[in-house]
Amino acid sequence: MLELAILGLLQESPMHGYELRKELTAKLGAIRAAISYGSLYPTLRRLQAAGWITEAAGTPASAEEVPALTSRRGRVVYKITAEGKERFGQLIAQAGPETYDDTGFGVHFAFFARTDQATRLRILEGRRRTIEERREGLRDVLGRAAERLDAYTLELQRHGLDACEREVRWLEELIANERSGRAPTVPQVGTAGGRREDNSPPPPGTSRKERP
Amino acid sequence: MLELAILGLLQESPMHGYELRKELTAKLGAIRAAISYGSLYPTLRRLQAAGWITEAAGTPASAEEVPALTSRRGRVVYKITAEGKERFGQLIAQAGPETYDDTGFGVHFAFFARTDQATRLRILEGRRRTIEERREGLRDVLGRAAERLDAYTLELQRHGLDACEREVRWLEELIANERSGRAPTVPQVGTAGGRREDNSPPPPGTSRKERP
DNA sequence: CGTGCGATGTATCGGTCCGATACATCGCGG
DNA sequence: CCGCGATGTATCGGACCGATACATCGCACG
Repeated sequence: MLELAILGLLQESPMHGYELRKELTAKLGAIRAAISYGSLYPTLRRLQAAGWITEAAGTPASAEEVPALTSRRGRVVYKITAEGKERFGQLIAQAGPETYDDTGFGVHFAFFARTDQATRLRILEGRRRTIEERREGLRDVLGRAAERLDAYTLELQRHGLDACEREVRWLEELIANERSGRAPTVPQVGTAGGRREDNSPPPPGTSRKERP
Repeated sequence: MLELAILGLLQESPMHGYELRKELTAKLGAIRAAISYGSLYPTLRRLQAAGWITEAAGTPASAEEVPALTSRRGRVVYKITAEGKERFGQLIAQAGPETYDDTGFGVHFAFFARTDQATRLRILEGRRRTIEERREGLRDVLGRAAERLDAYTLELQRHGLDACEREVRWLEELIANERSGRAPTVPQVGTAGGRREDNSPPPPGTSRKERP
């Protein structure tokens, strides 16, 4: 999951670890608290070893005006490679069971702007299925095993059930929107560098006309 | 977290692994999908090594009428020890940061019937604090960094924000209830075996009169 | 009558991710 | 001038998961 997220973010612009973590937190804040460095750095190493990313010599954004203050060590900037982009394309296109759990779904959804519509639909429907099953499980417990459980546990289940129902409704809306060929509200890609080369079709609706 | 959950469940009645997993799933279904055996069995081993639980020779519930069908191997039944109960008491009473994240809070909440009121209050307020911070983070992103993000990511944040607001309201209610000295609705412990010996005070409200 | 299949049941292995910790630099205010 | 908070990289042990393997039991279907 982290792999996918990193590849996705580096596709927008090269970054170093710290920056990456902040962007990750901003993008996935609704899903998970904050990515730990204990997973981030090893993953970066792994991705580099696999050849999906490389160290970029230059500073991350535009900072050539601060060339060499003392020694310039530390601050390892990573950029995605062509193989990395291909890898991202594979990961983002596949929809398995791990795509439907809370974290997996969240990460995939966060990169829906880079996912083609058919896959988006498959993922949304798979997620809905998953949540519906969870919902049924909770209803079962609340119905059949209610007297075995104390009031607090029951309250927890009720709250969970409520969240499930709400999410199913949310997904229904998204699916309907998706089928009608529109992104949720006002879509925009906003890929920083420009440079759109291989996969990842632009999102539907008002897509390619940035600043009309 | 698993440790706490296992100790809590075994306090109600002795069980073997498979059973434990089912009960765990029923009790924590609103929180996490299903506990993996890959964590359950090693944890059981760890708890046994620590002396918190022991293997019980007898069959789990009431099954003496099926004494020896062939050889009777497999089916390791665990029961909690006195030290285990003490350990559970410690774990359930402490409220740290890990008590406020999604999983930690869920597990603690599921055993609120065995938690004293002061601790319940502390945990609920800590959780509220945590969710409020997450909410503020999401609001920040939706306010300040909105134009940097695509419509899908934004939609994800909105949904997350909504969930936060809803949970804060839920917590407010629970806290108010708690302060007024009542359990959520109709409390009951329902400890199977009876046998209430050391810690874990009975829940407030209609507590000790089971079946009036 | 047997046989195969789904539920019950125990167990391990590799891998992902987290939390704590350590350490070094930079800019700023006191 | 010194400390402190932000920036920044990195490792280690541990918790938990997913896949996998394997063995038994009861029963439904041929």
